This record gives sequence, C-alpha cells and structure tokens, in this order.
Amino acid sequence: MAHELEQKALASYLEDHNLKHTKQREAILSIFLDIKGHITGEELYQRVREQHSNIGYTTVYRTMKLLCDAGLASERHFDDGITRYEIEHEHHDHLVCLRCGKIIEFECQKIESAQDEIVKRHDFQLLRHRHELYGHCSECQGKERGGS
Amino acid sequence: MAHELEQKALASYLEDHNLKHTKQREAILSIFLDIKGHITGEELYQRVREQHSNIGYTTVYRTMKLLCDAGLASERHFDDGITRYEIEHEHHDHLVCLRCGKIIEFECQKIESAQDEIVKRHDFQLLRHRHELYGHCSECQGKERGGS
DNA sequence: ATAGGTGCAAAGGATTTGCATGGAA
DNA sequence: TTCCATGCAAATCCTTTGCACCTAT
Repeated sequence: MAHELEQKALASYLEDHNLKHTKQREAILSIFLDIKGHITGEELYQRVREQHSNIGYTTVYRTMKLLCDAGLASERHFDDGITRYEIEHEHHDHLVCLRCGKIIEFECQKIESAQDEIVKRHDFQLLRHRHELYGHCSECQGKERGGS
Repeated sequence: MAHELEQKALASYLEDHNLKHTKQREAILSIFLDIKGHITGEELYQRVREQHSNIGYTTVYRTMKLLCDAGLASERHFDDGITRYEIEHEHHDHLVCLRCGKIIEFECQKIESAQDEIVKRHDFQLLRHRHELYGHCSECQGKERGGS
C-alpha cells in the first residue's frame, strides 16, 4: 500500500475516535498525498472522481476536514476565498502568484521573532498567524496576463 | 457638513468618472466614516438603516466598492470569510482576537524588510501582502469563551 | 432627455446539512 | 445489530446581478 505511514496514522486516528475506516477515506487520503502542492476541494474531487466515480463531493469535503483534525492535512485560505488543502508539515508561509496561481512556501525566523515582539507589546496570546505575499512570480513578470 | 474633506474627495471622484452624486452615497460615506474600526457589510447596512430605512443592502455593497475605488475605504478579509471595510490609511497589518473579535493594527519595519528579502530571493514582484496574527487579547485571556 | 443609480428579488459560488440508505464494527 | 458514513439534493451564507423604476445632470 502506498503512503503506508499516513494510512496507519489515519487508521489509528479513526480507531481512537470510534470512527470507521472506509474505502472512501483511504482513497481520498491516498490521492491527496499524491499531490505535492496546494489543492482546492474542487480539484481534489475531480482527481478522486477519475478513479472512484462513485465518491461524492460531500465525502471529499468531510474527509478533508477529518484529515485536518487528524493532523495529516491543513486548510489554507488565500485571497480568492477558495479553501485549499496541503499536506501538514512544519510551519511556513506563502508567496502567491496572482497571474499563474503558483504558490511558493517560505519561512523566516526574522519575521517570526518580530511577530513575537509585536504580540508581547500588545499583551496578546498568539495562536496562529497568516502571512501571504501576493505578486508576480519570475516567470509571469513579462506577461500581460497569465495562464497556468 | 461632517467629513467635509472626504465628501469633497468623493464628489470629485464622481465627477471625474462621470458618476452621479446621490444622497445614498453621501449618507453611506458619512456613516462609514463615523465608525472607527473595521466594519462588515452587514453591520454597516444596519447602521445605515437606522437613519435611512429606504437604503438597500445592494447599495451599501456597491457604494463600499465605489469608496474603495475612490481610495476612501479599503476591504479586508480575515479568517471568518466576511468582508470588512476600514478607512483607507497608511499600510499596516492586524492582530485579531479570536474571542471578542477585537482588531488591533500594527506596523513593523523589520517585517517589511524581511519580506523584501524573501521576495528578492524568489525573484518575485511583490504587489501586496496580508499578515494577520490570531490569538487572544489581554482582556480575553482569562475567559473560557468570549462575548462582545 | 439620458445616462447612471437604486432596490427588490433572484441568482451565484463554495461549502454544509438533512435524510434515507449503505456499510464497518 | 448498531451506529457511523455516504451521497444526493436542498439549504446556507455572503455577495452579486437582472431588471424595472427613479433621479442627477
């Protein structure tokens, strides 16, 4: 079985929470893990459909929510308002190309510590943040408009 | 007339663009300017209604879009997906309390310059960014759940 | 007179929910 | 057998649009 580690993680999460292990959940996890970048619910649904024409939209959404709870995926919201999912991994932020839609990850210790200062200054308890840089990627800078 | 400067700015924007100066636009601008913080379309609509029960939802939305184009307002999108408007002013970012909904503005030169570095490193052309810190404000840190 | 503006209701798009059926445990 | 999961359709939420009427210019 591909993605054995993650499938096991899912299985044990399901057991621990008295939830059921279904073909749909296994299939959606597997297809989701095959994708490297950030995928929308719609896109994921399409991919799932290619292999499992009987799986519904609803199940994809519900399963992604489940995978987020299980710590295998995380939700991202960029400016277009469409929810995207990515494989859960260490903290990072994003550069988003407004022409081709490319999403690049970055992390920056300088910013993190500057944030900590701000949070302290306002006596805030920081739970999470969101930091996105929007612009044109190197490939799109010459173009009038961008495709993908 | 209150907010004379802004009303004039609106008037000249309207003239320049062959648009019409209406009571609704004047009223919405005036009420919007009375609000200090960040307001949702819904809240603004309610406030407008208190004084002008004949103004519709649609007009509030359309007018806010107009005010944004005119540079008098700007739209903000936080994690709850609801559009908020604020008076247009120099660049800043936000701290958002997840309990009481309080929104605090901040600006940080350190972060700005760190961003510039990242953007250069990826050969990106930066157009705008979004940086939001979510957590609990000082007043809400003791509470189980928050009102307001 | 003539564009643009308004307000209602209806549409829109992404996501969620109700409900009867299906399938793990 | 029991309860959770599924899939469809309908509902939801915020926001936008169509359209007939209205009103600045």
